[in-house]
Amino acid sequence: MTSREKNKLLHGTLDTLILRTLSDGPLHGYAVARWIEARAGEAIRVEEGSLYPALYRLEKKGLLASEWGLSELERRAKFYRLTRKGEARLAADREEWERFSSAVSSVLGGS
Amino acid sequence: MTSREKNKLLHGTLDTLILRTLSDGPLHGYAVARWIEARAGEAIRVEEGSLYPALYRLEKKGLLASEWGLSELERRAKFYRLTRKGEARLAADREEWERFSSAVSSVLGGS
DNA sequence: TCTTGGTGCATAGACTTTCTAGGTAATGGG
DNA sequence: CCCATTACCTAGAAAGTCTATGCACCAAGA
Repeated sequence: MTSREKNKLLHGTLDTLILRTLSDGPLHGYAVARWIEARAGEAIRVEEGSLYPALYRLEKKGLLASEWGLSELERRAKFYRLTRKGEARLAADREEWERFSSAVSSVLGGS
Repeated sequence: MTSREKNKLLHGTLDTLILRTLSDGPLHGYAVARWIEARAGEAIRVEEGSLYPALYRLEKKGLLASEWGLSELERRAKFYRLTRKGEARLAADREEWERFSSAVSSVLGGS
């Protein structure tokens, strides 16, 4: 009964959230998830099974570039940064989100 | 290259939009799609291949009930109405959308 | 010491939803 | 007579998320 997919609204949005997170500078994957959750405040859980495939996907598309390094705690971690293409995509995604979310809100509003 | 899925953001939202549309009173499926598109203004396309499966799904979950009748143009059409359960779901979905969309906006905002 | 929990990465498989691309049928206008 | 519109339906592909699991390391505490 309970849907297998907890956060179905996240569909298609996760990529954009990741791009935006990295627009402040490089971070490793795990930190990206923590950063998003901190700012989303309970409303969004970034599952690792969604996160890593998403990072891989974005890199494959040329929107991110990665490099191995060490985390703040001196552990092996893969750092991602936004490419030019990633920046452009983020800008486009932001506009699309704006258009879409206000469309949904205006449909839901009233009644 | 172009994603097969034009409106990936719609994921999980379509059901809610349908429920909301029917909260003003019964409509047949085709009209539901037109109503949503009219209010969304270009930002959302409701494809028939998404619409009808969604209606079927919602009815199977007991959120909608259907009945055959005649459209404004005197054609055979299936009219859907919200059940009690559907109303409750709509209320819950609205809150969830509110929480989610403001979370996303606050993550995207800044920088 | 042993165990627990946090950090950090990764992947397989299930599940859900959307889209494309067809199809049916009736009507009204050009 | 043809074609666009209305109105429904479905199969199959594509994409994304989740659960569950695994690995490895380290620190803290029982």
